[in-house]
Amino acid sequence: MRRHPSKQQIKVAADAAIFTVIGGRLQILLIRMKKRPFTGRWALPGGLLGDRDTARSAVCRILEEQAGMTSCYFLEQLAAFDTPARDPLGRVVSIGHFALVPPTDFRLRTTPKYSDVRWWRADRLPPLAYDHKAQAAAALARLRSELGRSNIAWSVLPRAFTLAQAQSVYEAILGRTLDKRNFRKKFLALGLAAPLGRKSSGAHRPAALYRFRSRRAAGSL
Amino acid sequence: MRRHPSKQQIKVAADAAIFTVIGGRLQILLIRMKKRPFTGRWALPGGLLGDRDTARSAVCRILEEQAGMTSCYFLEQLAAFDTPARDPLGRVVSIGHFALVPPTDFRLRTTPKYSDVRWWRADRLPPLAYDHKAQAAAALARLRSELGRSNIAWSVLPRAFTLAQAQSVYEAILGRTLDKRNFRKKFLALGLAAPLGRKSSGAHRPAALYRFRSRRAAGSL
DNA sequence: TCAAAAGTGTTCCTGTTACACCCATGA
DNA sequence: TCATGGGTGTAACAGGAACACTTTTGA
Repeated sequence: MRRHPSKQQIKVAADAAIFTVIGGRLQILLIRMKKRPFTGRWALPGGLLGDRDTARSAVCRILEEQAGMTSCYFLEQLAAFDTPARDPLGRVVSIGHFALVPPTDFRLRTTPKYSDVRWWRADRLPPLAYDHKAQAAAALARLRSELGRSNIAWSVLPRAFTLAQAQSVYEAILGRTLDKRNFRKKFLALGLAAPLGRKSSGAHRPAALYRFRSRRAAGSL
Repeated sequence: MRRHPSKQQIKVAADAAIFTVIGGRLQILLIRMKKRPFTGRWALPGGLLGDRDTARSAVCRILEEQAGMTSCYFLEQLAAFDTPARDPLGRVVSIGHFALVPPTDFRLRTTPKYSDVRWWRADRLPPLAYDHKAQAAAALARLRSELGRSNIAWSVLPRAFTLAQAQSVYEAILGRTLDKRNFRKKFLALGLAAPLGRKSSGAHRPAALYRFRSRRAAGSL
C-alpha cells in the first residue's frame, strides 16, 4: 500500500450540514464566505483538519469557531467528497458530516473570517460554494432515513416533550405531514421514549409529557 | 473554510474490500505486505491517491497494480477512516470502498511490492493491517444490506444464469440459506432480471435461464 | 358553551416467513 | 426406474397507511 509516499498535494477538510427545527421548519446552518473565489457565497461550515484532528473533532472545533456552537450533539459521518475539481484553489478532499442540534442552546456568532452565519430553510437554499449543494442534499436524505430508526430527534426536542411536539419535529424534518394516530403508535412502539407526568402548557387540554430514555445516539446504524 | 491553508501533514489513501463468490463461499481479496511495520501482514488492497485521482479511479488503478484486476465492476464508496493512529508511519486518511467482482475474469497476479495476493473466506480472515478489520466488517455489512435492493449480484453471476445459481450467490453473500420459493418470488418481483430460453446444464432437468436487464448499478442508494 | 388541542382503534394492504409436493431429465 | 435438481402456492403474521370521533381544559 501507500504507493506515492513522497509529496502528495491533497488536503483534507471536513464539512458539516447542521440541521435544526425552528418555527416548525427544518433549517440548515450556512456561513457566508469572504474568501475568493466564493466571495459572498453561502457554504456549509467546514475547514481543514489539523494534524491531530479526527474529522469529527475538526467539525466540532470548526462549529465553535465559525458559529459559536459549543456542544457537539448527534453528529455522524456522511461520505467523502473527492472530485478533483471541487475546490478551484487546490485539491481538497472533504469528509462530509451531518448533525441535528437544538435551536436554543447557542446564539449564532460570526467571525472576522466570514461575513455572516445564519439558518436557512432546508427547502430554500441559496446557491452554495464548492459541491455543498450535493453534500446538503445527501445529508438531508441520510437525516430523513435515520430519523425513523434512531432517537436522533432528542437533540432537537426539550428534555420533556409532548407527542405533538415530537410529531411536529418529525414533520419538519421529513417535510410532510404525518397521521397523528400512526405517529403515536410508531413513536411509542420504538420504545425510545417514556412517559412522565402531565403538563398544563396553557390554553387547552394538558398533554402527557415524555422523555427520551437515552439522550445519546441509539438505534442508528 | 479552509482554515490551515499552509502545510497540512495528512495524506489521502483509498482502500477496497473486494468480494467475490467462489465455491459457494464469499471471499475477500487480501494482499500480503512487505513493508514495515506490517511486514507479513495481510491487508486490503489500497494506496495513496494521485493528485489527479478520484478515490474511485485510485481504487481501479491500485487493483490493477496490486492484483492484476483490469475491469472496475460494481464499486461504491463506504466511508472515510480517519483516526489519527490508524497508520503508524504517518497521518493517512483512507477512503474505504467495497466491490463485488466475478471470480473468473482475471488471474490474480502479485507484484514485487507485495509478497502475495489471494482470496480469503470472508468469515475466516487473518489478522489485518491498519484498521482493515473494521473496514472489512463495515464493507460486508453494506454489501449485505445493498444486496436486497439492487442488482449488484450481476457482477458475480454469468450473463445467463439460473435462479438456483442466483440463490447460491445470495446465500454465499448473506452467509445463510434461503427458502427457494421465497427467493424466487422476491428476486423476480424485484424486476431486475428477465427470462431467456432454457438450459440443459447436463445431468438433470433443465433450468430456465435469466439475464439481468441492466448490467450497471441500479437500485442502489 | 365554545374553541382548541389531546387522545384513541380498526380495517386494509403489502411484504415476509414458513412449509411440501410434483416435474423433467439423463443415466 | 430412479436419482437429482427444477419448479410451484398458500396460510399466518407483522408493519404501514388511511380514516373520525370523544375528551379535557381555559377562556
